[in-house]
Amino acid sequence: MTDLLKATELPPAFDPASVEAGLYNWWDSQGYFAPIDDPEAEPFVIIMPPPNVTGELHVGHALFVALQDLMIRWRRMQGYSALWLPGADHAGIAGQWVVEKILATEGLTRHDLGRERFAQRVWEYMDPMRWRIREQMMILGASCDWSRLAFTMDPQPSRAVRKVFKHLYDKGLIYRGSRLISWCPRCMTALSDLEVVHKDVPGHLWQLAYPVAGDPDREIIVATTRPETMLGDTAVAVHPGDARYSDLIGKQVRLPITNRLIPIVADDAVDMAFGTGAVKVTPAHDPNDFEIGRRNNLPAINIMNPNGTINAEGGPFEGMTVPAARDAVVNRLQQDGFIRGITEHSHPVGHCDRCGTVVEPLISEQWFVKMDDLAAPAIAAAKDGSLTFVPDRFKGVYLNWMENIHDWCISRQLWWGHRIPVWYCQDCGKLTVSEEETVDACSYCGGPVIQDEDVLDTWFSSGLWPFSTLGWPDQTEDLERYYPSDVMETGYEILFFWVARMVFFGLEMMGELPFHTVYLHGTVRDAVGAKMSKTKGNVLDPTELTATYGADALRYALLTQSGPGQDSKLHVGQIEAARNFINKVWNATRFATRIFDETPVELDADGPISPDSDALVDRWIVSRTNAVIAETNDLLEKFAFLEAGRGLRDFIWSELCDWYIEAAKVRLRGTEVERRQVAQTLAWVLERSLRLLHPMMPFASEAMWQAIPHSGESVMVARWPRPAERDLEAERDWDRIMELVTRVRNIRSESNVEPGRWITAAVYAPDGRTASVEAARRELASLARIADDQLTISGGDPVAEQGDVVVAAGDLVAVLPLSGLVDLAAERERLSKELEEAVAERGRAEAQLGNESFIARAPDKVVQVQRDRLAGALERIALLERRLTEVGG
RNA sequence: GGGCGAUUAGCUCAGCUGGUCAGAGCGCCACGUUUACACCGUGGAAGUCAGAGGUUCGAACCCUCUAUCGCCCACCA
Repeated sequence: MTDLLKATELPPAFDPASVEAGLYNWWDSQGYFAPIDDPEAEPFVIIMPPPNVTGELHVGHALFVALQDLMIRWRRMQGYSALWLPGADHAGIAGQWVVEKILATEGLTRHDLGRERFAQRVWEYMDPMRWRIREQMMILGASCDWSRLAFTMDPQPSRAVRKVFKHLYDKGLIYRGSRLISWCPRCMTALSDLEVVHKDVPGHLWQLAYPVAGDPDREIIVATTRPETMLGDTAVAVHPGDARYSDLIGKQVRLPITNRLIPIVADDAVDMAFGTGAVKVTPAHDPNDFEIGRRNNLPAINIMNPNGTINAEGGPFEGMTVPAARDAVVNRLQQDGFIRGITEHSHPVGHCDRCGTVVEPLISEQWFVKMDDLAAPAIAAAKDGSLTFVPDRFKGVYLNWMENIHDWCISRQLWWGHRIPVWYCQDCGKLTVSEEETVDACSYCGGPVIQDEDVLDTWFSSGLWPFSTLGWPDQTEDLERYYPSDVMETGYEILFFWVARMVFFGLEMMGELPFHTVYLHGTVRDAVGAKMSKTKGNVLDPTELTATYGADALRYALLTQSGPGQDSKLHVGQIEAARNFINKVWNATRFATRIFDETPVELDADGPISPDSDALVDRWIVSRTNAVIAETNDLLEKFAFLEAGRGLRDFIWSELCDWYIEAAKVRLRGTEVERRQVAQTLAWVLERSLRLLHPMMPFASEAMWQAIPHSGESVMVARWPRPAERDLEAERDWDRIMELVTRVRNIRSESNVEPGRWITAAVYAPDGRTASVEAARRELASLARIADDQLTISGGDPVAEQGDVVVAAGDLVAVLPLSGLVDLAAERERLSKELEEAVAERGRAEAQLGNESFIARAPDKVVQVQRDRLAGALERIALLERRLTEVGG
């Protein structure tokens, strides 16, 4: 490893391919990814949201890797026993769907293969995908513990599924029953509410006339968006208080086409104001109607086959698809004269989340989880603050869902997933529920049994993930040590699907929240803000991006792109900018290595020892480094990763590179002692900076860290920096120098002084402060391109000739004899402009200070700021006015 | 029908509990090769903080309303 990156061997430009190659495997081989095996160390645990084993990773995955790996690496460096537990999900419907599509290309359906062989095919497809996912995560630098890689279909998590099922069944929280559920005719399975997405689609509202039985003069008009369901109508409902229909309640109507007699019932759910105030009731195919039917003891007639076509109950329409049946029914009603009106009407229609097919509500025998008892503690946890959300607003979203939760339909008519652990006795008919994988005999009578055909919703097993991955139901050491986890980091789009379910399962099964913090990231969109999708072809492939720019650049770009819960638009330009930043640090490191090659750096067990240089610029950068260490840590504690990343870039680029290194070049030309001071300071600052950077850009930071003086084997396991006291005096003094340099450069540029020309300057500081300027004399001269022997520093009032340019920076004034270089008229203009600004400034400060309420109510600190402003403005005005007269303005 | 988010420089976004003249990156303009870096340096231009009211000594930030875009939830047939 260390041979790979000798100090002098850093290539001139950061090349991700050569930097990242091998590094990951080296880390892995050193055992760094496993949590440290020290019972004294506090654990820090993140359970990785298991990617579906159905496809390649996309940038969304890269985002979660960046976020979770950042937290893990940071905590690991802090000395926590950091466990990041990776996994993969079998993806239920989605998984089955993918394989069915492949079969279709061979002209086969799963039925051609039969259940066993089909499941085998899915396994064959899924198994290699797990390793592909792992490989892609490795490319991204994910420092998770691969020895604990879990898969939802593995034996242990599968046993956990059965155990939980049995527990809930025994407790009466899982039940089987005929309920109105959402059915996907394409997938031919029941769905949970969450798997149904509602979209507004344009349609019609038909008004149908149902003749009142025994009264040829009367008919009742009902409104419907789904006329074909009239084949299954078993009543007409009106509001009990609706005077228009009160005399008809209890009578019957003759249903057109089928000629069945159905009752007119009264029900509060009917809205008198909508349509005609009378509603047809189809309990088997509408959630509302199902409830009305239940309240009024109405029969339910199922008119649909599992594939969505009309069944024998539909008489002449049998075998038609829903749209076809709708047209046919409307035609027939039209012919028979039962249509009383058609209006345009757009309404929400449920679609299968997975395949997009229109979902049919129908009555079916399914397994459900009773939610009320499970939701209550999950609600309490969020309310009492033991469960927190980042960003906080998702707490409300979570609570709103939990508080309005419906029972969860968990059975799926699929062949891929966890079989429902229920066996039906052929003899006594009783159910055996077991956590064993196979059951041979009825637990009541010993008779032969048949297992339930259905499988569980994939989210059922996902919901157990925080403990099923740790060995539960066995009381393993892992479970003891690492449950509960700390942070659940995932996308907000699966807050209900997954996060909410982990919460109530964790509370129910473990008696403890599975995590204390939920961090939700947003969706990574394309450059114009569209959601990435394969069909749109706007998907950015992380492997391609990492090949070009490196994993570090991709990660840094994603981290600094947007905050929690906020969607982001990813441009290649952002990744380029991140790469450029890495390149900048890279080159600063290269520069530094040259110095370290010549000048030794003192090390102790914690790397370069803290420099004790008395040079102003050294004191300044050390103080700034301490400030950044403190800030970065605070921001990470607050999950403000974006701000932390930007803060580090600003510090390294603007302060370390642009100022410190440039200033340090002066003293590198100086004495041996000075060179040592610079080397020690630079080594310390850079080494600490790379540690801070490491959680965000693991590969490049490691490569650079290896190339500079350090202690220990890897930056990955170096101690997270702790801030020391700041040197505010040095910070203030050097700030003034920087400002003066900038002002002089500005004059030079505006006056078209050749960039290479060394000029003369007299710098005036307030009496008593000349020493602090003197302390940075050579840096000041060099950075502002003032000839060292032509620079005078003194106290007292500035003295200037007519052709001189005078610039002020805070309480420092520089007089630059640029006669011949500066056009007097231009100089007058510049001075007038500055004077104007200074006068405006004075005006603002005076206005503030003249306001009695401000003086009375604003904090002293704020008032003092205004006083200082005013004083500064007055000084500048005096100086500028004097200069203006001197230059004849 | 409820709820949430966004609206700040040409573009992408910061701006923590209200307190100097609003910040960064990219882009733009001018100049530039000096012990690392042109994936760079130096200097610069660029914003009615969506709009309208209000609270306050003071508002990009707090309150009310409005507009545009987006998302989530919802059984009005």
